[in-house]
Amino acid sequence: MPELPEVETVRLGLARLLPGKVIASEAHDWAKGFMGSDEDVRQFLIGAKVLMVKRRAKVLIIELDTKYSLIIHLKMTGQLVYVGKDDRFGAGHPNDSLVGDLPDKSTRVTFQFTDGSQLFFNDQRKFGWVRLLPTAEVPNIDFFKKFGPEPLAADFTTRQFAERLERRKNSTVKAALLDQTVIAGVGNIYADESLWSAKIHPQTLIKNIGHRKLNTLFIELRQVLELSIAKGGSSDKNYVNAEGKRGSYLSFASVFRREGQPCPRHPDTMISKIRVARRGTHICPKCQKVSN
DNA sequence: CACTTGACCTGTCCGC
DNA sequence: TGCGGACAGGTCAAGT
Repeated sequence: MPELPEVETVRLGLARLLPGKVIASEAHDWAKGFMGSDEDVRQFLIGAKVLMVKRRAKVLIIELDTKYSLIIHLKMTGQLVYVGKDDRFGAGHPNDSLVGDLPDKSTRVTFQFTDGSQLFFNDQRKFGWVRLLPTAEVPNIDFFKKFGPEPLAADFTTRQFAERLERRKNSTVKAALLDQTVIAGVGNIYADESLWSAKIHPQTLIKNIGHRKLNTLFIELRQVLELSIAKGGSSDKNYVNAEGKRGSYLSFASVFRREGQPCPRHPDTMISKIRVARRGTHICPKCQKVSN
């Protein structure tokens, strides 16, 4: 479930840890999880130096000095964990990591750096992937071209947000928020949280939401995403940052995974869990009413 | 074109 | 205790 704030948290960690490191070797146990020919690996990955780490939507980009990049999607249970030469993980270790010794049984790809440090791509459910591509081709990948704007970009306006959502007038607002071609980076957690904040029922069709409400949704969405980045993201089950540590946003969440608990606005009303856009969806029945 | 559904996976939890 | 089935949710391909 890494969404924008989780991927951004990983990026911040890797951007501090990786630049300047030189890749000594790469190994993967699962062909679908690593896309890149042996030839490209030999020529453009082994011996390459990390320049910088970027993010677009929920995708990480590790730029190398060979004009190639590693593109990484964590999907639902992916982790990218850095282990320094003398780092020890697991309970009782001073770094308080959530992950144990690595590699473990969920490790799909291992990168060794020449200084003895390592980067592990773990993915319990094998939905995620790593791809080695020429840096110049990255923006031309199909899904990169289709991504909508970054919700936190300074030049992304309320008006643009409303216009893009309105292209999906017959969709439920939740489905539209989850559509990466409308806006990039929102997943189930932040869709539910921002809709609660804006007092909009997730089932409401876009065409039945006025401009004012869409403006409110935009403002609340940005606030929710920013707060989560500040808290290091949401750790429900698998998510950890580049150092193997959890994020704390879920303890600040209003509705996500809080079914049966009181709504922060209405202590007499319990959060309920319904299904919208085929996803588990959390709402306060009192402040979020459908108006279709 | 707009929108919905199935498939990809594994671990966990629930009811029998 | 074991076992089948539902569920978790990001995204693409295929279907309506």
